Amino acid sequence: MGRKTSKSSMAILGMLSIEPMSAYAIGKVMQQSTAAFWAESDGQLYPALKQLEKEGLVRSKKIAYSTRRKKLYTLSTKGKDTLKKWLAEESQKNSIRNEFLLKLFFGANVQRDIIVSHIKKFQDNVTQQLELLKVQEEVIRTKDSEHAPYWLYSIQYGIQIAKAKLQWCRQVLENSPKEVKK
Amino acid sequence: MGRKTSKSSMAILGMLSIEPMSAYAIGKVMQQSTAAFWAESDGQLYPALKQLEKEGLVRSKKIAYSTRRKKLYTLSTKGKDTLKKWLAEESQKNSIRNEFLLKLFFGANVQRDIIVSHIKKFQDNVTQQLELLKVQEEVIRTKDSEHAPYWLYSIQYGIQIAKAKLQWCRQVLENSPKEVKK
DNA sequence: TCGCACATGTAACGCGTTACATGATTAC
DNA sequence: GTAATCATGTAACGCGTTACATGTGCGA
Repeated sequence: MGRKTSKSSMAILGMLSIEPMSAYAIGKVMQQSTAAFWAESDGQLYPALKQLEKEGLVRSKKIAYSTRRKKLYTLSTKGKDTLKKWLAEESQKNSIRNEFLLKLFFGANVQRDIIVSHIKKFQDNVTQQLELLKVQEEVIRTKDSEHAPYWLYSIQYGIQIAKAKLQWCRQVLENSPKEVKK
Repeated sequence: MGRKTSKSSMAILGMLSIEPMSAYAIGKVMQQSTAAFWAESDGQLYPALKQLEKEGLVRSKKIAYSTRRKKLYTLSTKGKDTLKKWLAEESQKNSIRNEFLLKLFFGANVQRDIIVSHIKKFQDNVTQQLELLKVQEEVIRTKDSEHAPYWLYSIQYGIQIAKAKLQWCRQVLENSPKEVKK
């Protein structure tokens, strides 16, 4: 027990609520859609699906598409109910560990340039992320799924946050002298 | 090995770079300052400090302050060097798992009210967080430490992000019909 | 005197990542 | 032919949380 309500399992059930998929496909879809806030590794995905099938939350069908073996998983009624129940529960807050902020917090121990370059690097990363999110947003806008509005919300969340990060970068870099030489 | 460069250890060394502290105090200070982006549990803190002492990165002194036993840890030169080296390294991105966003993403599976109430709850939490951060910001402003500017940056980061979250909440709740009864 | 904050530690457990292992198919 | 992608799975390891265990000192 415990497994039944584990978040990894719920994420998998959620993916299958979109459409039947193979384990591999679930991983791929996650990478392309929820990567910014959720991801599962192979070592998690395959055993979890097996377990979920044992518990009757998903069903699998072996499919030989062009001789390549493939297991297509489908959400069972019980699985859908479990997912719904979990979705209705309040989210417990996630313990976040942000290495970048930790380094920033202890910045007084090193030369300012070092921290400034970290921030610039961070700025670059976020800028890239934001571009990606904007593309994803446009893609979702073309989709006519019941899921689409919720997907949009989560993307817009990411965009909003990314913009705030960039604003913060600008503020901090502004009030920081550029390249002080001694 | 591996432990020497573990992030938990670096967080502890960082705390000791502020001033010598007991394990218990490190935990307390983290709760009051870095809680938003970093925390360590007891089961991590005490063994890690022991290990760090074995490696010569910290030194301890037993102090009997009013008969109550207490171990005061101090950063060694080697420890400070290790910290500095780590601070100069680029941060690897943290794998974030955000349960709230995951539920939002799969929101189409349940009634809209459920998701709306999740968002409202989230909004309340962030509002509280923001208030706390503002208080912390004022406290830091009164401090005259070399650390203060960096502490301010990290707080301001939190504030910026919190505001963005609230903005997003408002946007999403606005375009959502209030309490549709069928 | 009772409960809370101070104070230190250990053990078990669960979760998640990484690396390993295998093999087919497709595009170049 | 060879590299990339599709596809599934296992095993070992490390990290982190939770619960357990113990005890002091202070304020109401």
